[in-house]
Amino acid sequence: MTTQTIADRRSRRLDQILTAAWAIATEAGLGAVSLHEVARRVQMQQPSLYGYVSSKLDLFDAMFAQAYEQLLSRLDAVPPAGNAREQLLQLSRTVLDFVVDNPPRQQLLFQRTIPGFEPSPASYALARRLTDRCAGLLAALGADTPAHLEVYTAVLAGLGSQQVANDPGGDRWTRHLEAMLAIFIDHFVPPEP
Amino acid sequence: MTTQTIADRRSRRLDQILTAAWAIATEAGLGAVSLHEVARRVQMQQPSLYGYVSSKLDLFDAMFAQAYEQLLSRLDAVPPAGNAREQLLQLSRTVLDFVVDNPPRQQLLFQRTIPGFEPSPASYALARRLTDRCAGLLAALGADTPAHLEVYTAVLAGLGSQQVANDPGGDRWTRHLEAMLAIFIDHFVPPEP
DNA sequence: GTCTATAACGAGATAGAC
DNA sequence: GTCTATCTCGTTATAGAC
Repeated sequence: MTTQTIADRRSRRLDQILTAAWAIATEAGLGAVSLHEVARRVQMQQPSLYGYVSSKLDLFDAMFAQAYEQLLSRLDAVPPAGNAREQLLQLSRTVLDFVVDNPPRQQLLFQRTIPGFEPSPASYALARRLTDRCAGLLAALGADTPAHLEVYTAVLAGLGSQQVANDPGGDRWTRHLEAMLAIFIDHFVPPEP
Repeated sequence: MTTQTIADRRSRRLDQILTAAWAIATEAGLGAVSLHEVARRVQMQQPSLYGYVSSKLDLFDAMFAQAYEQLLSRLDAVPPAGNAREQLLQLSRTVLDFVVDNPPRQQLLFQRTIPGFEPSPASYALARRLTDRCAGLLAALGADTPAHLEVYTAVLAGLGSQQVANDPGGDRWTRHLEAMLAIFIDHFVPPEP
């Protein structure tokens, strides 16, 4: 069947489009992404993009989904090592590095800053997979309430947000991850017997 | 002299312009603010705005400065009560409420998300006044290193960011402010003699 | 200080040929 | 699936009259 290779071509094209979109976001900000500029970079005419995305917000949704897929596969790349506490630390570091390394990711995945954008159910399911993973590790530590998850995500979001906004490229905030998680665990998590 | 009233008229006009800009941001997001829409709302022609702001980024700078002035005056409205710890708590609550009450404020004041925008020196000085105030209270608690300030701001930014992104209008994150500050102080601040 | 007029450009989206 | 052509609308910004 040629269907396979046709689907492959299609998906490679879509990949090019998403790569171009992320490049624009990296260079000029997420708000600077436009279909015209994306088309220019992938050497297509702008209307041709509508064969791959149905609107600009749909493009953002595809970017959202792709980023979560990348992040999740990055989490799966390293086999879980150590106890729940060490796994939570490693997961947190991976997520934090992921968004700080590329501020538009922080903006698209964790902040609601694009007028009109809301992830589709399919994309939101990917976001849930990350949340569930965090919740699972927290539960293994005995931190199994919504409040625990909220505080934990606030710590991660706070470090990422401040790092990106006030010291891009540096580590003035990310360096505090371990200390803050340790404090969080010590205070909120019941000691193991 | 009529100079006084002329300056007053001017400043009232500018106030109308900023009010309209904030209204747009509140309704449709900071990225949706345009000079045309502002002009429509204040019943002026769009080119006339250039008598008050010199560019769109200059408008954002004026919004930035105005918001910081409002926040600082809100902090001054209530006389400092209690010890440094209680004052820090009150200040934090005021700041957090201020940005959560109006998400574009969070975006403009504490996140770097508008392509090309950077506060002018004068506006940045206002931001510094807030930082200095926090640093002063932290120092009074014995938390006088940059690291202390970084962790403190991460806590505040994290709660605000998550609240605005995931539960606008609610309190799923802001309700944890007191608990998180207490933990922060207990862990980072040397106990008083 | 405010207006009209307009430049110069860009955006998102659709129609229809090939 | 990709193109050309085009619609429609928007934007920031400037020139110059009043």
